[in-house]
Amino acid sequence: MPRRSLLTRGLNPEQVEAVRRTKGPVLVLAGAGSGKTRVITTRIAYLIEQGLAKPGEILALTFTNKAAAEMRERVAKIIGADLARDIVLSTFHSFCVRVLRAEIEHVGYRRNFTITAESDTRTLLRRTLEDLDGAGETFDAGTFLERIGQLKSAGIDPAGAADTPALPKGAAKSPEADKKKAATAEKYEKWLPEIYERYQSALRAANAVDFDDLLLLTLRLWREHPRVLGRYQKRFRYVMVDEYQDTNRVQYELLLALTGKHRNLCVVGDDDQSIYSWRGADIANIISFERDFPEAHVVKLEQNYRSSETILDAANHVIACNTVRRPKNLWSQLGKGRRVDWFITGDEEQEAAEAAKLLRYIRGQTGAAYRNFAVLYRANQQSRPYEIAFRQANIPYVVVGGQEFFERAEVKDLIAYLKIIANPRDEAAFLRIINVPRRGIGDVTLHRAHDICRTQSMGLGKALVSLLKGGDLPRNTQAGIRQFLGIVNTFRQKYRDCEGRLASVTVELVDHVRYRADLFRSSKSAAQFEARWGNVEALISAVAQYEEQNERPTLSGFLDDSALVTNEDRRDKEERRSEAVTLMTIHSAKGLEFPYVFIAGVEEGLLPHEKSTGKEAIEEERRLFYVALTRAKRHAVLFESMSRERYGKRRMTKTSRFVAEIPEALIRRRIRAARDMVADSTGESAPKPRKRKPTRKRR
DNA sequence: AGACCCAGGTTTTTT
DNA sequence: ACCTGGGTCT
Repeated sequence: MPRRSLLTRGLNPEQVEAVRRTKGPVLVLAGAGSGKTRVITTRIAYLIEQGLAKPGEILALTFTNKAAAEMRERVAKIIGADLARDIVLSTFHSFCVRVLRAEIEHVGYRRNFTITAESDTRTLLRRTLEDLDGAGETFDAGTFLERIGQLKSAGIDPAGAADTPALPKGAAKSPEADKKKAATAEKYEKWLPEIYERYQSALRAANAVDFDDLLLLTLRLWREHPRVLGRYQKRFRYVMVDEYQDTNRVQYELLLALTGKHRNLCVVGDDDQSIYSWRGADIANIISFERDFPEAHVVKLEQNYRSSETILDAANHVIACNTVRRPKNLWSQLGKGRRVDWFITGDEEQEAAEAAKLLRYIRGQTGAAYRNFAVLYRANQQSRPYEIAFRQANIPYVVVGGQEFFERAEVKDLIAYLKIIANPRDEAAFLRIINVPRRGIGDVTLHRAHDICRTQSMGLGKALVSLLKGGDLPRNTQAGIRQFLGIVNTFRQKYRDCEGRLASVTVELVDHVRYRADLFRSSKSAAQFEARWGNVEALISAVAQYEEQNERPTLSGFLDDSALVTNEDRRDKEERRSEAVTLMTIHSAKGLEFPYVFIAGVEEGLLPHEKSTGKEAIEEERRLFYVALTRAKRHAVLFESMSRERYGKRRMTKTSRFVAEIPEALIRRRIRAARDMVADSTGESAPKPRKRKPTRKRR
């Protein structure tokens, strides 16, 4: 009999049910804006309050650092920061890093393993492929990487890759292209298991793991070492998962293993918001939860606390067109509100200009702040015209996305230094900086070293030493190698002895390799140099920050953080609260809300995207549109251009099929194009621009 | 090592 | 249109 709890005050009956149903598997189907985060945080607090679990016995998994941080903050508000600190609340990946840092030796890696960034993974694979070029083949690394990623998120190893068919790709345009593609695809499929295998051994030899490995190795660890698994099972008596619709096969298996004993697994998600299948998310995990957990309780949260009835109604009608989903009916009590507006303009410049105009108008009418607006789009390239128009109209904006801090060349260089210091075997890191700054160690030397690695199976470092011994290297190359090895050894020692004072050693390292001078030399302008050096300084302060925030800072710890953290996480609160319109992809808008949402480019080819063909893919695109609509609290506005420039060519467009799925009574069509452009498309509810040359030429 | 040119390809990207 | 990677030339 649970003690009386005040925690559930203000929750609706379904939310209360979700909070109090603590035993056994629970699936909370949480529609958009239904107070999902509130339920999870309250549930955590409830478990602790009722004495069902100590904070350290609760594991709550999210997909983003941001979500994890937000959740911890909200739990802390309820139960206090001290208790909240001990809850294991993190992303799947960080959780696995934690496990692996302690246990990875069981599965044949060393404790000081490094995490290979996605971009480095490419380089690594390319090098792997080079060895195969002897077979007279040239391959594109990206293609393999994508397939290997898919296999890995499905939990398939190289051996299993041979009998796994490729996912069907979109149809090619012509029969010849079709045939050619098929031939290429066949070739790739033939080589896939071999290449996957080699890629995996290269990582292994480098004592490095990629993102997928974090999950995969944890699963393997648990499967092969039941006693280790037993410890985790015993410790985590309650497991909760946010955004469950985004879990992939491996994550699902991890959950299954971890909760195998007590089965206290509570997953929260919304199949209608599953938009990451291309990253391996398996919608089957949520669709058929009860098949895997027959004793599961299902709680549906259908009251929406975010959007007006009109917006919700429109969104409901759209999503109802999907066939693969769990039926639900979201409702709202927030009043009818405004109709969805649908603006049709001539081209993308007009579209953005119109958006700017409307934004100003709404601001004038309502006094809404800039941060109450978001422009959402399918593809990043769509931000351009909006940026230009907003700049012209003096509207402050921030573009979410773009190049990640840790992907900048100078940052990667220094990270590579740190990696090679932390993990001497990290070959990718090695190759990246062995000749940065220039030390006269060129391709020839590296290839020779690489050959030694392969024939005598030793690490690059050792291979270089043996090359030195051979004595037939150019003198400056010899000096370069000695110098490089010296730096690495010296700093390995320094980092070991620094007692957590990582930042100051890092400053010393940057000084020692004369990185600043090298940046200056290779920069094309003073401004570029300043920007790059600024990044270096930012990295150093990131080290300093890490050092401050951790009780036992280690180099590996910092590297883990930097591998798992995104730009968005680094952005501080100040910045996030900033008074500006947000421009971002629909994908990155998931979980957010804005009073005014502008959806750009509701056109065939863009939303749904032309690359998404087939029923399943179209349904995912529809979910994307649904996610976009349900971000809006008060007013959703669609923008469509009658012509759009793509890949350098201006083409006429067609209205997105999804627009017609919104009942006419809920939407208002507004033409904002030159009259001669729309002469043949007025009157009907769905305008179909004929094949005509746009009147307005691009400038 | 760096400059230069051509070919290919363009989605989304929690970690 | 634009960027990237790869190859070749200087």
